[in-house]
Amino acid sequence: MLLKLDFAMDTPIYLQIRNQIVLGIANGELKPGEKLPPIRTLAAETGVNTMTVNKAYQLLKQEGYLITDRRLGAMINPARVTAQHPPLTEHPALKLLLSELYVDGVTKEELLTACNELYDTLEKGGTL
Amino acid sequence: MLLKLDFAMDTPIYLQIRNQIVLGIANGELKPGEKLPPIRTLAAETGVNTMTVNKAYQLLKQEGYLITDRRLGAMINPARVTAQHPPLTEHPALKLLLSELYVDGVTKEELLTACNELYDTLEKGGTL
Amino acid sequence: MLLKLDFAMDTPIYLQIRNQIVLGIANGELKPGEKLPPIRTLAAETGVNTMTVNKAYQLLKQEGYLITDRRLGAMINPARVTAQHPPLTEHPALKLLLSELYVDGVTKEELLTACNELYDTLEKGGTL
Amino acid sequence: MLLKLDFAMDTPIYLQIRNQIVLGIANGELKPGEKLPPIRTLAAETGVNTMTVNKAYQLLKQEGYLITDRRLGAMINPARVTAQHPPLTEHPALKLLLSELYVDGVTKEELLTACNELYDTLEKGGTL
DNA sequence: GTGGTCTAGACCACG
DNA sequence: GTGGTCTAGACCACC
Repeated sequence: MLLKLDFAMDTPIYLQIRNQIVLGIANGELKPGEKLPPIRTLAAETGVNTMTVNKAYQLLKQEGYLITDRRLGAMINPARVTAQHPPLTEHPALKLLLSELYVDGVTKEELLTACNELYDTLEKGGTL
Repeated sequence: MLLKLDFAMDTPIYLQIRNQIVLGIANGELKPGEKLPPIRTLAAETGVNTMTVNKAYQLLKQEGYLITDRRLGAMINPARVTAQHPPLTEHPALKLLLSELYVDGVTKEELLTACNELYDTLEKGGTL
Repeated sequence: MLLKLDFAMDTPIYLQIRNQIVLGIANGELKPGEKLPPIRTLAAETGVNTMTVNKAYQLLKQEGYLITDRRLGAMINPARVTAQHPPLTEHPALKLLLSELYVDGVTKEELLTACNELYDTLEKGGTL
Repeated sequence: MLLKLDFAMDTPIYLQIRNQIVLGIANGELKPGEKLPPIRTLAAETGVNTMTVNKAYQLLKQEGYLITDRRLGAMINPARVTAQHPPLTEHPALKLLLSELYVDGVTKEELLTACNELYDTLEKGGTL
């Protein structure tokens, strides 16, 4: 699992780390129960401060993606409680994203095809 | 077009304004060529600094959603050049969002159904 | 609202800050909607780092005691959703505390009297 | 006496052990004079480092809950000197806990009822 | 002026 | 060796 950070992007570094780990979990690169590198190691590898990595880990922990076993360090939560999601048609981020795509002229077919394809890739364990 | 802002949310106010206007355009509440309220008016109505509204308008203009005329003020761009979008399967926000939903246990069927429904609503001019 | 911190205590400083603010809310010294000092100010007054105060505020925000209005800074949450509390008889901290008191020979009468008195003080707006 | 430890909790393991033993004493599961398992045994059973169990035992000994005999190992203190407690209305943990409950909307009646019930359970030797 | 983010260190609690 | 806490700065986004 190699992280690629863009220090020029407006997305904060800790969020970039968080996002890439979520992506890693989704595409199977990071398996439930798998150990994550210690914050110091990850910080050294990526050239960011330990506090920044720490913040990303805290966020992931709070979201339930990650647990920190006091003996072993950080690992992917092997028993994640799949959050009770309200109906997807009320998901704010989904609504906004679809609105943007719609105004941009993306057709329903294009969208559904893309979603289908992305989901298939995830289920096969492929990398997005 | 009524804006609902949450000053306690982590999303910056200017982005909340921008997002709601984009939503309004998508669901037809704001039609191409329609005039938007002057910055000062909108600022007074929402209890926000004029600089903040200005920032939202600037962003919308830069994204092509809006055009401004010195004499008439701001209006929805009647001739928006639908941005050349790269293949949707490479859309970063879509990839991240789908990954989150996937890890949360949302099935492909649920997702496709929701997208279908949301798109239909948009095409009928309904409000998301 | 004056904070008294003990740097020698084993309770982390950020938690001491958090605890005293919760106490202040309970005894009415801090009223819903009241503005809290900016982190810099509080940091300077108490002689701790801004990051430490920030951490306390973040925790309070996460617990719903506090909101940060993007325009005005931090304030006591005026519309706190009183957390759905499970039956008090299953409250881990209460169970542990009562067990300690019980083993220490505190009688039921002593306990109930003390609770009664403390609650009355809170309801009258007195300081614990 | 079975210990249930959660390595992902923020409470340190040695404290979890200490707390559960205190709970066991209070509800009568561990009787005065009863022998506790040797450190190594308990460590092996729970998958914890012996140092950790040792730390818990040391803490319990220091608090007077436990006594250790070189030949017999650790046992529940049969003659615990019930610590001189200052007036309960000055107990810091009680004050904080009650404040949290008060702000959470717990009524005096709910609290007193719960305390009553918990104490009765303890006196009957029931498990909390 | 506000909170949010980040750095380059350091020390401590825990295991 | 792990994460948790803290410091003394600094810069930035937002308002």
